Amino acid sequence: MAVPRAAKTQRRTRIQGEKEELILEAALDVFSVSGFRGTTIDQIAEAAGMSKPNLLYYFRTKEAIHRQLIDRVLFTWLEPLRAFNAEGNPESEIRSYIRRKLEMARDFPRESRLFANEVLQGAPHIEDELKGPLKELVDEKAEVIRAWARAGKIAKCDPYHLIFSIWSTTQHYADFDVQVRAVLGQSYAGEGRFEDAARFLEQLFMDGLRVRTS
Amino acid sequence: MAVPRAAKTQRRTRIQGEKEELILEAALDVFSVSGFRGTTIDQIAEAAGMSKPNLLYYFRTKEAIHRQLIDRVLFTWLEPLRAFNAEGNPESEIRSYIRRKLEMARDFPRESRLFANEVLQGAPHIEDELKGPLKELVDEKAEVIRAWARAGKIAKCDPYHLIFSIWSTTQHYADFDVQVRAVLGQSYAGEGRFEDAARFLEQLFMDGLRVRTS
DNA sequence: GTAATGTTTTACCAACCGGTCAAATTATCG
DNA sequence: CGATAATTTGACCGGTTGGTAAAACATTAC
Repeated sequence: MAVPRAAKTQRRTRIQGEKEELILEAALDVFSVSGFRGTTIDQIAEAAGMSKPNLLYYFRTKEAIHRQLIDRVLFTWLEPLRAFNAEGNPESEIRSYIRRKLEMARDFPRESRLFANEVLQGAPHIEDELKGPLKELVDEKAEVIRAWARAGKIAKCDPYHLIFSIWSTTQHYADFDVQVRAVLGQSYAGEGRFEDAARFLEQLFMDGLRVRTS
Repeated sequence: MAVPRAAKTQRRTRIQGEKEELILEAALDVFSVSGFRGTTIDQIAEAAGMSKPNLLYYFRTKEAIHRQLIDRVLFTWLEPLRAFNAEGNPESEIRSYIRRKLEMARDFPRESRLFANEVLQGAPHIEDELKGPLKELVDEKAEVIRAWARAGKIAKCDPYHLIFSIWSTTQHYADFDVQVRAVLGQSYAGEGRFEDAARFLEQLFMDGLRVRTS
């Protein structure tokens, strides 16, 4: 007799781990393009190379898959911000934050789009996480930035909007990739656009934040 | 006998104009939140206060509604960029472009999200418009910016990434509104965040573009 | 081996979805 | 008014969707 699914967390088999990972990988592909409602279980199952009932043996509902993906993304997504170091050199901290966020947009575009889809649709599944852990982390780092400005190490500016603008400019290259490619044309079929973007953003933010002695 | 729908463009009645507008308004509400696939005709019909077959009397398919909305948005969305004037003062042209884009994010968030949803999902319905008219317009304005830089009127920078960063930072306040509100907290329940954002973005871009004489 | 447990498949269902049809109702115009 | 055209409705349809039940099959432990 099959173990009821509620007990699955007690004993994990080799196959369970493998298949669950396979499903999450496939689901990320589909969810990140089609959003939650636009994605069907069949699509995920096909992408994972298994039948729908088989998939539903590992995840009871479509929501369960989505929730697990969102939870993971939410965690890794904030990694660069967490690494933001109050003791470090302000300029290089901000510079490397921008660079790391841009690298994530390049290397994990599906994760970025999954998150964008979710927030765009009103963040129905993660409202609490946004208002809780996310807000607290941003509050903390905003205070760091504000302290740097007070100490005259960088130009005075609103730290929250600074963070928003770093998020938006970097994630743009993942979320609006189709548009970026369309506008830049075939000459940017490779990944040169990410290097150009890095140069541009670095200049933009660094010049804007440099303390003006005039 | 009812006029076949193909002939509708020939004679337009009062009711037709009113109802079509009503439907498009309702559809914008739903599409902008749920995306194309996530939206059902029933949802639009209910939001428009009519039955599904009644709605389908005015628009033959769900695609038809979506297409018309997208076409409208695409046009008005580029209005600020079109207004970009090569003969004007570089600094004030860029400054007012930023301001106008931010005003659009504030006043037409649904339109912004409709567009974002579409691009995020790979722009299946508007790929041609992106690669054609949009690219041409951006190419033209990018050349203007490049000329300004060559003439020493603004700092040298990649004009395409400059435009991308203006798009992303301004639209962020519409597309990621939930997140922005969550992070800023209740103190920003009103629209003060748009004024703060305007101040911040103006400083960021203007300082970054100002010609450095050092 | 064999029994217990874990995995996969086949068949299925009720709800929903986009869309049609024909009849009923309402507005327009002479 | 009456006729004609425009609008609205309810009943319906084939296909899809999220999810279930149960039996067949595979794996593991003894």
